[in-house]
Amino acid sequence: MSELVKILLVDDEKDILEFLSYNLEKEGFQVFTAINGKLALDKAKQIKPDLIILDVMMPEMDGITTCAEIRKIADLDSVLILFLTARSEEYSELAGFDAGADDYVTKPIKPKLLVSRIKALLKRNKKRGHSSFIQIADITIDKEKHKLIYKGDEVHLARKEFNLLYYLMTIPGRVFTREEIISEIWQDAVVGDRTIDVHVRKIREKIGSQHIKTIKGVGYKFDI
Amino acid sequence: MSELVKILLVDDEKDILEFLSYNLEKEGFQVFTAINGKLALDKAKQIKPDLIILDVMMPEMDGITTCAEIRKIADLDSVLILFLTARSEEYSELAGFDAGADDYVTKPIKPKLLVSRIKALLKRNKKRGHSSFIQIADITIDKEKHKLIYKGDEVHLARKEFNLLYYLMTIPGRVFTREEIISEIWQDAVVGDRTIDVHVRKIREKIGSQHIKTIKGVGYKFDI
DNA sequence: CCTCTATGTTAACAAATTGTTAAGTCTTTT
DNA sequence: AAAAGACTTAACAATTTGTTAACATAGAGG
Repeated sequence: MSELVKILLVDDEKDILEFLSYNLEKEGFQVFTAINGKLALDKAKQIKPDLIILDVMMPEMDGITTCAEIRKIADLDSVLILFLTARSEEYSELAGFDAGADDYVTKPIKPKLLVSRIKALLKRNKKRGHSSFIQIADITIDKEKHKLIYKGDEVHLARKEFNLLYYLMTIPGRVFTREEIISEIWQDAVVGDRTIDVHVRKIREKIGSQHIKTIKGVGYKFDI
Repeated sequence: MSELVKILLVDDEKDILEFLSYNLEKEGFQVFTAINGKLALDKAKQIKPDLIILDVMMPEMDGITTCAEIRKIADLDSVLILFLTARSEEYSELAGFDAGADDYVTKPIKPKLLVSRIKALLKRNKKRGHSSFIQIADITIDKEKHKLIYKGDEVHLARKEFNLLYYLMTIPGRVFTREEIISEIWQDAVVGDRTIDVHVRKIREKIGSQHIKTIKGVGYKFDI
């Protein structure tokens, strides 16, 4: 995922747009704005934001309708949507979730709270949506299918071997320490010092030793 | 980041609190405890811990609810949360992540494993925004990848050599005294007088001696 | 130009880390 | 239940890295 998170703010009150823009930009988000639902749809198609913040009460096209329209656009079906509602409009919570909202925040808006909710949303989303398919050089690895293809042929790796290779391949070039590897692969066990080495050896047996490099005293890395 | 890492332990069983406190304090963490979710919220607001360890199963307010409440507190939105779950409660992994957990460890708890997971979490968190990549003149050094490129070619440096060069390159032109270098690279080990020189020599062997300059009676510096 | 001291160099040795193998245990499949 | 496969470990080998001692050299200040 690109580091820069794009947020589209939709509200009919310019003061609020300005106030929220300021607070979100301060947090490092890239902020776009729209003054009504129709413009929001157009902008959303163009910029493909990661998150859309919608005021429920707007003239012309209200937030819930806008949200429903957004969900119809194939390109945007995974965008996160967060509603802003006045405390009194309790109904909108339900209607909003029905229309496909991911979260809502009541007015008056506390910037710190909004930011923390946004971060929680993005974080949750990242966990679900991450692709499980990596293709580097002569190796293709697919976590969902538990399938490894090396130089065009399918190669079988045992589970631990597979997870270890996959983990290293998530960030090619980056050195993972033994500690990191153990905490990732052996979530609920304490294993001896040589265990990682043995698994690495078995992986190397199957895909050659050109990719998995040992950095003595530091850890292992997957190199192209 | 402040050197002292604060951890808030939340569990309804005093034995576990004691057992974990002991093990975590031994590792140099500053440990606070709470016996239920409500007290945990209060303490968390006061001490602003770096990490909260929550038992999922607790009377009154369970771990997941507590976690969700914590995430609503703007002040605490960046706190790390780690769950303790019984092995059987598999569902809690998902529910926990949804509520905003960063990691979870299953009971029975193995202190060594817990500590390594905690360290991994803290490390991961620390990394954000901390670029480990320096590029000066004909040298590129990348700490995360443990990779040094000199005049376009990758050159291997052993760990101490690498750390030493990286340290000098963090502030090019600045002279680092032998004392500073030793306290950075050797933490609290005691090494002889010529050790630094030998490492410097080995680095110079690999990247030439134009960059690392000796300031007699003062120390070494990396110059462009 | 001499002396003194800090630094450079080398090679030997010590220590740390990783690689390899085979055997034993645990899991899953048939 | 047997067989096959997966996982871990211990023991030892191999390799790399780190440190030191001993001596060489350079350069500042007299």
